[in-house]
Amino acid sequence: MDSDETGAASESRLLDLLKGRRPTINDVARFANVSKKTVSRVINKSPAVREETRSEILRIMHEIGYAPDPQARGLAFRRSFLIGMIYDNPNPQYVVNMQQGLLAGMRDTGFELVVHPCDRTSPTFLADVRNFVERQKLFGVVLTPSVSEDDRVPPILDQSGCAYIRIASVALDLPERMIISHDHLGAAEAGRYLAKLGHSKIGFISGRPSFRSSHERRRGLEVGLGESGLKLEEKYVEQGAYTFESGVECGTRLLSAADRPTAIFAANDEMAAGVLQAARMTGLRVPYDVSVVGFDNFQIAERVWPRLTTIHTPTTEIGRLAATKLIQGRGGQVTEEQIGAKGLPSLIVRDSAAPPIR
Amino acid sequence: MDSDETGAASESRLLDLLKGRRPTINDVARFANVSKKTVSRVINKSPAVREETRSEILRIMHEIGYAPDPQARGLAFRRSFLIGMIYDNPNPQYVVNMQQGLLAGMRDTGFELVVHPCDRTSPTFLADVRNFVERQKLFGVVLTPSVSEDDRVPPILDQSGCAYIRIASVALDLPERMIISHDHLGAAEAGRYLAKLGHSKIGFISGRPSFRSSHERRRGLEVGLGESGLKLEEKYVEQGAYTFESGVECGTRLLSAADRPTAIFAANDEMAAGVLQAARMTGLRVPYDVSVVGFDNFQIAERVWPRLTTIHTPTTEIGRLAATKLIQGRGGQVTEEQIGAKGLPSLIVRDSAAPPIR
DNA sequence: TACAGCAAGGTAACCGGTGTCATTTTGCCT
DNA sequence: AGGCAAAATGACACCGGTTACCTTGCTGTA
Repeated sequence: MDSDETGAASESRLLDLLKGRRPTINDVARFANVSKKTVSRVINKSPAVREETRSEILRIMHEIGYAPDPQARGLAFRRSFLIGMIYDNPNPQYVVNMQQGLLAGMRDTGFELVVHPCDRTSPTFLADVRNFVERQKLFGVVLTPSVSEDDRVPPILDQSGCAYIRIASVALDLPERMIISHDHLGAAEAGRYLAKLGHSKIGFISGRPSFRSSHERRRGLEVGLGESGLKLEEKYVEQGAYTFESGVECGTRLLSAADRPTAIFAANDEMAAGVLQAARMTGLRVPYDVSVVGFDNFQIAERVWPRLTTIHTPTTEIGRLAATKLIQGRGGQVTEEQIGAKGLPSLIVRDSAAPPIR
Repeated sequence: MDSDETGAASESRLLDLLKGRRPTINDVARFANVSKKTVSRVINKSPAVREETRSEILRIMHEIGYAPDPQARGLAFRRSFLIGMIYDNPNPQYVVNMQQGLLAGMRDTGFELVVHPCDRTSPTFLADVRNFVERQKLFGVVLTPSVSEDDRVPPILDQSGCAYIRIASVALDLPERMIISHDHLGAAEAGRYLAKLGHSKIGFISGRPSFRSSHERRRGLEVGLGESGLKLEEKYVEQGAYTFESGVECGTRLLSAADRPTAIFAANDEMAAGVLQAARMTGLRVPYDVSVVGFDNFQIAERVWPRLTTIHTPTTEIGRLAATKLIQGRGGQVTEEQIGAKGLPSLIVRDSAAPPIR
């Protein structure tokens, strides 16, 4: 923001008085001939400051390149200006996309992002989370699946006075504390698309059951197929784990069965890539012998062969919204309407799905 | 560490006195009948405390679940307990692996990781970095390629009293401020391997020239080939950009030339995956018609077909070392010897390279 | 004219630690 | 027992902000 001190010599008399020290609120107060409290009022945008005084103080702040110290401020506020991202999703692409979104939403707000991966199955999980938020007096945290789906976490955060946003595929909490990714809508699109292509024997590989999205994506598929009078048959359903390896295994089972499906919807791209692998090992050509559709539209979808037809999930956009919502608090304006279509999953057609061979 | 307050009722009389407040150094001092300064000495492991006093204070700290407030401590220290990761590497896998390594090295040290992606080509880049480290009074930062290779950054950090570790493929700074990934050694392995397989017409796709590793990986390849009396011919060299797309383009050019190479070494896995794509489009089978070797051994290497033979880079391990080194400061013991083989690149043989057809 | 009421700003204590330097204890020697 | 240096501890100011509460000066009103 204010980084004009890049100029060669200090052209400011005030700046000289500092003798190289970083300016504090006291310096500003001294130069402006007001008390530090008044400067504090300006920093905190209190209306109880005359416009004239305010602008003079702002001018001085700018001239000497003052910025309040978040530590001191936090100490007095009993709250830091840090936002934590707590996650247990092992997918690097998800993590990075989400971080990127959060950072975008935090830009120029003075907040910083502290990352905190964790293991939800660890016996110390809850204590870990508590320690993290309490010790750092975090302003807020963003919870992503599957941590976000753990109902033991919010009470701990409330107790610590730490705000939070849960990102999940369905509503699990008050609207102001949720960002919903509506995964089932995306999965329904996939089902609709496969039905439209003419498939009726459709396989499904689910994700880890501990992730709510696993069930949502299945439910969505069923809805999409249902619209064409199709049903998801249990014999075509395999339990995966959102990993490439599980995709290979489940794909192999589905494709080597006597009555194999003509299309497979995998609950994420990783597993869809695994199905591609399985098809190759089974001697089946995608999409001629079998169609494959993934979910997420992560980079891998474009890097495999054939390129995956998949459902795009706006992870980064969701992250941006989460950060905004968290920082604005309940005074904030982020509504479902504002999110709009940008926050919804959508079908991306590439090369891995085609009509079935008759 | 100390999270025994999970017990139902507070079994501690001291704890009751707190009435639910988080304990401060004053509480500890009061309960222990010492001054807060003595408690502070215990926190900071000062030797000037009688063993008896120390253990009594520690006991009380433990009983009431005391942990010093990093903000207050930081304010007094004029330094936060935050470590920044400054990076401009667009590869999610690299970012996540590095973060994971850094976090592993920071576990139980009381430090937290603040992530800070940036754009080195932005005109505000240096000001951004300065603001970040000064405002947060960062304890230290870890610089990864290619930010780590920018010599304008360290002076800014020094000026701000911020420690740093540069992670790069070659030495660019004092040993205590560097972790070297020795990329050329990995590339040499690749060259050696291809030579051993019998290839002599070897193509190379380089990375972004702004990344030092691009040149190191080329140099290494030349060394590896040189050991068998082979030379890297200029007509087989293509300038890539470390992206999948550039891999496709460069791969296509190399493979559609009249006198095409029988093997291609791409400077990272992304580009190698692109070459696989290019081979398919050119009608060439890998590894029968052309061998491909990548670099990094990121997840994608196992997800493409055929699975990539590549050079493993110990990104996470390097991150762990960087964090350790940063926190221990010059008093630390992290030496080249300790890093040992774990910190060195190594060849991973999979399915994308084979002897050339005669 | 007196005074309530409000706007604008100031004072002092405090947030939870650490630095500096003085003071008390301790152990040891004579 | 007395003396003394070294070890252990404490008092107090300070880090850079904020909160709670008070003062000042002005306006409007009875």
